[in-house]
Amino acid sequence: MTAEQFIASKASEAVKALYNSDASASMMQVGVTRKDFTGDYTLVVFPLLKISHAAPAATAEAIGNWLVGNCPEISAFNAVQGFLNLSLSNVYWNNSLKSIVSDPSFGQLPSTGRRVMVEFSSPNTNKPLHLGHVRNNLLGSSVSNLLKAAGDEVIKTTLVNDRGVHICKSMYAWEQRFNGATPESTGKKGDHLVGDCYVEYARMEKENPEVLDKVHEMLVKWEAGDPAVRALWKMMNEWVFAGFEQTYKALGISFDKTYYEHETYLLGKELVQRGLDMGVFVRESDGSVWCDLTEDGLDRKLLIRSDGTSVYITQDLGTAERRFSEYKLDSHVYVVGDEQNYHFQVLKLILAKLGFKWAEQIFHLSYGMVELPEGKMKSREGTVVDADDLIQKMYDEAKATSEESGKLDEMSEQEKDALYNMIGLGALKYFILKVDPKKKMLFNPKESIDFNGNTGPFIQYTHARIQSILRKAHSSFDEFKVDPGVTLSAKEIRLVKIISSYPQKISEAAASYSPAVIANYAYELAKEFNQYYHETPILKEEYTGALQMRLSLIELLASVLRKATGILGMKLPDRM
RNA sequence: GGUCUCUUAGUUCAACGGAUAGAAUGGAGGUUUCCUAAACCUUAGAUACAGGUUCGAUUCCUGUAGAGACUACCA
Repeated sequence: MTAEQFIASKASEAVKALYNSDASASMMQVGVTRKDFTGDYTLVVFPLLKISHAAPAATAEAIGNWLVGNCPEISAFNAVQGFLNLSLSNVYWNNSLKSIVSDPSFGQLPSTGRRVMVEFSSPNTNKPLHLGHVRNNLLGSSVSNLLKAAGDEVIKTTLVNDRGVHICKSMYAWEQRFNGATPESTGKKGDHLVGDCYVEYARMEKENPEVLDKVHEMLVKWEAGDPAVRALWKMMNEWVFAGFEQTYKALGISFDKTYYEHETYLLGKELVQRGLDMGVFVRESDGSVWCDLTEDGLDRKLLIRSDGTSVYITQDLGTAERRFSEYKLDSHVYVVGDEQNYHFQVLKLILAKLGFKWAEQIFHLSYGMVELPEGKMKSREGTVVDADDLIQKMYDEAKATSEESGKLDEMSEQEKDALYNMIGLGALKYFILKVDPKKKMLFNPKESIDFNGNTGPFIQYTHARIQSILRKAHSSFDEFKVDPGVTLSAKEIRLVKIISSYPQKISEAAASYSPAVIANYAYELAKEFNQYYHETPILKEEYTGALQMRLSLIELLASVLRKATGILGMKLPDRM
């Protein structure tokens, strides 16, 4: 039970005893006391005035008196207007710290029994990954970690868009203009080489729009299984996959199951027939099939073209149905940009019309675009921030900053390399994940991602500091313990308070699919520690009881930092 | 045109309808005989505008202004 829940339940008892009335859960508003006031937690009494029939101050006073008189854990109170500030006793905090320290699975919530599929990344195989994909990948991966921590069983998946006109464009350009160039012959990463083809195609089409007909011919041949076209397609796709794999590895991203569009693009056609039989779809005289959504305030949606071929949403209907039935999913999260809000609205609506109850268990994690100071990234204008370049740049920055500090002289080259990677990626991941997914975010390539202040390296540095203290302390102690009588300082209580709220943060973050909640939490904890570090010399403490309590506290703090940032996909170094 | 989203210090981000709107960065000024100065401390600086709902509104509702997304027999 969290401290807030504890206080809410005690306050309910107080209301019952004082006013002989039951307060609903929504009336018990408990929050952490603001810094400028005395107390640990605050009960907002305004909602209780209906029951007490008394002034706010008098009600707060009465409840405060009852709580202090009847609960040994509550040591003091003060009432400011309608706010009842309560202080918890040292015994409470001491016990609280001890019980968290002895719980190895602290932060892992009990199983919900839910099985959730999370689809993210889902790249096109005609160009390399850019910063927008990086946000998608980091969000998807991190939300997966988050849901696991919140007790869900998670299946990470991706749907590779490896067929279609856009792929044929790259293929056509390669055939016409690249003289058999390969990743080996050019020394280029496969996805970048294919990306160059795509850019070249755009130029070709501008010179001569008729090349588009050639591309369509190619697509028709691909669909007919033409051996030469298929071979070219396979070869170029493999270049791209190899390139993506490298980028995923650098980012620390993985999937449990990969779908390829060339295997799934025909799915959904049976569902269309089913919809026709049910009378929720209609077939026009030209053969095209539509779903009328005008009653739901939307337009009519095309499902089958007049030539009998399916469209994007047809496939999505089919894959959703297949996944829910194959994996017996309780929920499916799609990490897709907010430009596709309409698409997912339509998708859910149509699935519901087809009678699938699980349609409402589909959640579109709609995230905002990453924008540059001059607006959206546009590949044609060369303003795209390439993922591989960015990762390399972060590494270089980390290296430069580390070398400048000159603290790493005893490390091997290999260790240094791993550390620069850790710091560079930590900065990048934190930078992206600390922003609420729903909001669009801005990236300015001219100002590189910071290593000072509210950043990933700040948290990493905090961890390294703690590890440094613990290394020194371990020359005196094998392990640390919390003696019952030891008194915690105000700052230490504050640290315990923040640490103990971690499980609650997990469920909050999971409920809103927002790793940003965890990122901000980790920062707050790290910041609080750094203040503590400056005002309290830990190793100088002469009283062993207090020393051990502090060491337990910071060891716990370091582990919570690792857990929280682990959800963000970050690693924390022991020295930096 | 229609549907939806957004607007908070110079800048980038916070704030279940709760107290005096928090951080970071940049600006100004400080802290290394002391567990790592990638840190810490002090200081100035913001809710686009106008109404409404209520004990209380950055948050909910309406309108105005500005920004963006979607509105393909593309994916």
